This record gives sequence, C-alpha cells and structure tokens, in this order.
Amino acid sequence: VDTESGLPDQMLRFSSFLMLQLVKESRRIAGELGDEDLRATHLTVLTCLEQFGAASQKEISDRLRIDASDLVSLLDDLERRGLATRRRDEQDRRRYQVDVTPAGRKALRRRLAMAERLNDVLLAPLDAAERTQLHELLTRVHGYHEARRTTG
Amino acid sequence: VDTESGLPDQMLRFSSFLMLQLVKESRRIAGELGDEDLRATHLTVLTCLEQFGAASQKEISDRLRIDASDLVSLLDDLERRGLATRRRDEQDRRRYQVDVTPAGRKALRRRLAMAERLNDVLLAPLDAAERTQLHELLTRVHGYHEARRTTG
DNA sequence: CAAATTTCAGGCCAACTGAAATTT
DNA sequence: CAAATTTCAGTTGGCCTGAAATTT
Repeated sequence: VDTESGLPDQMLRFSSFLMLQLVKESRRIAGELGDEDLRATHLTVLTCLEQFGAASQKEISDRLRIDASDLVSLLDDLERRGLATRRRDEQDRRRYQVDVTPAGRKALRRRLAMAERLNDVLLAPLDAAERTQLHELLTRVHGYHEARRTTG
Repeated sequence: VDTESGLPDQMLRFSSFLMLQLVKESRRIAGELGDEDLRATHLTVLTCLEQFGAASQKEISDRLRIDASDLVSLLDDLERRGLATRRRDEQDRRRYQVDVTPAGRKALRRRLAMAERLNDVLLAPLDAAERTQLHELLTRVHGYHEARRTTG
C-alpha cells in the first residue's frame, strides 16, 4: 500500500487544486523569507497607487477586488507606517484621495524584490522557457476571466 | 491614462500572484455552481480516505497538510452527515480510525463531477493541449516541493 | 429624498499557537 | 516519566453582510 507520499490523485487531477496547493506553498516560502511586515495585500495596494496614481478607496477596492470594508484597516496600516496618505477629496467630500508616499515607493521596491525571490524559489524546477510558458498560460486564463467581469 | 482595466502590472508579473487570483476566481465559480454544502477541504479528506484507506487523524493531517486541530471540526461535519466515521483504534487507543462511508463515496462522486465542471469553466480559454501543458507544469512544480518536504 | 463613500460590527473559513486530556 | 494523539480555546487574515454616518 502506497501509504507514503502526497495528496490524493483524484484531487491532483485538477489544475485548480494544484494552484491552491502552490499558493499555500508560496505562503510557506514567504514565511521562510521573513516576509512578515508587509503582506501581499499591502503590496498590491501600493503597486496600484503607484501604477494608476492616487485614487479613492472605492476605486482601489473595485480594481483590486479587495472588500471596501477590509481596505479601511489596510490603509490604516499603511498610513500608520507612513507608506500611504489619505486626504479628503475637496471636489467630493465623501471620498478620500489615497496616495503612496516616497517611503511607500521605497518599501514597495524592497518588497517587490522579495516577491521576485519568492517566485524564483517557487518555480525553481522550471527553466526560463517553461516559466514563460506557465506565465503565459496563467495570464491568458486570468485575462479571460477579467474580461468576463467587465463585459458580463 | 489607463484608468480602466485590471490589476497592477507589477503584480501580474508574478506567476504566484496570478495563481492566487485564479484560486479566488475558482471560489467565485464554485459559488456560482452552488457548491456550498461540501467544501474543498471536506472533499480532499474524503478522497484521501478513499484512495489511501482508513487512517488516523494525524496521518490525514500530515498527508493533506491540514492542521490537526482544524481536522477535528471537519470530521465532525463529515460524521454528522454520515459521510465518514471515527472509531477508536483498539491497538492504540490514542488514535481514531477514520473511514469513509458508502454515503461518503457517493457524495464524493457527485462533488468530483462538480469540481470537473469548475475546472472546465476556469480553464475555458485553453484548448485541450494547453490544459495538459498547464497541468504538467503545475504538477512538476508541485512535485518538486513535495519532494523537498519529505527529503529535506 | 435616494445614492455613493467610508467606517464599523460581526459572520465565516483557513491557518496557526498553546495547552489540556488521554493513552502509550 | 516523556511522547503521541485528539481536542479545545483563542488569534489572525481574507471574504462576506448589514448598517451607520457623512456627503452628494
């Protein structure tokens, strides 16, 4: 009886299940890399602000699919550490203008480099061509679902 | 300014990030397919019992990387629905022998078919060859990390 | 007035820690 | 006695609902 080794074959048949396992593995690797202070969500918010510029919480929430109510404490974190700022939008005082600070951009650089290392560790068994191939396939799938989201 | 469309490019560069997004997308699809009653974790436990036979909670926990304390309530669920059973291991009364029931196997079939549909929806934009390619790459990466786990 | 934005209170699940109880 | 197994209590993060406060 093959009582050693891994997960059930019936689950491993599903790419979606494999991706779930690899996401978990990524979290383990992130833990080993000492990745505590800034979480992936913080990082995503900062990259969003850097790439698309200052935005309201609603805009960030919609774009990143982060729940608006969860975004509150995330931005509290970032503000407390001086990595992002909230100021009232004077054209529409219901909104904040959220922006990234210079310190935020710096922290972003550092953490993106760490993400790069994580990705390297995760994809260690693949050569460059295979990584590209994997990334291309994942991008196609993701793009397809993103398109469905906006167009219906 | 490209103020429409999706996630920040700096994050989309990482296959690990794309996989996280696709896992989330899978959960959304599962929700749409009316996938409430039996969660992925329940399913994984049942397939584990079916493939490897009755086992102690520790064995299940180790194999599936589900936390032993979380497994308690999972098995409570399965037992309550008559899908699995716990009986004391009389050779070592610290342990239970956990096993899947006929009803559990039946529920398993039904839910695996649903997982198949989920996978189809998720990978809709890929043709058969591309799905195989993706699955093969994911399997290689997963196998690599699983091997590292056991051998050090 | 209704609608939008932010915020809070609270729910759930998954991952974890620490400690108890029982048995070896 | 120490170690293993199961269980419970409690924390955290991510995702969710519902409702409040403010502003449009």
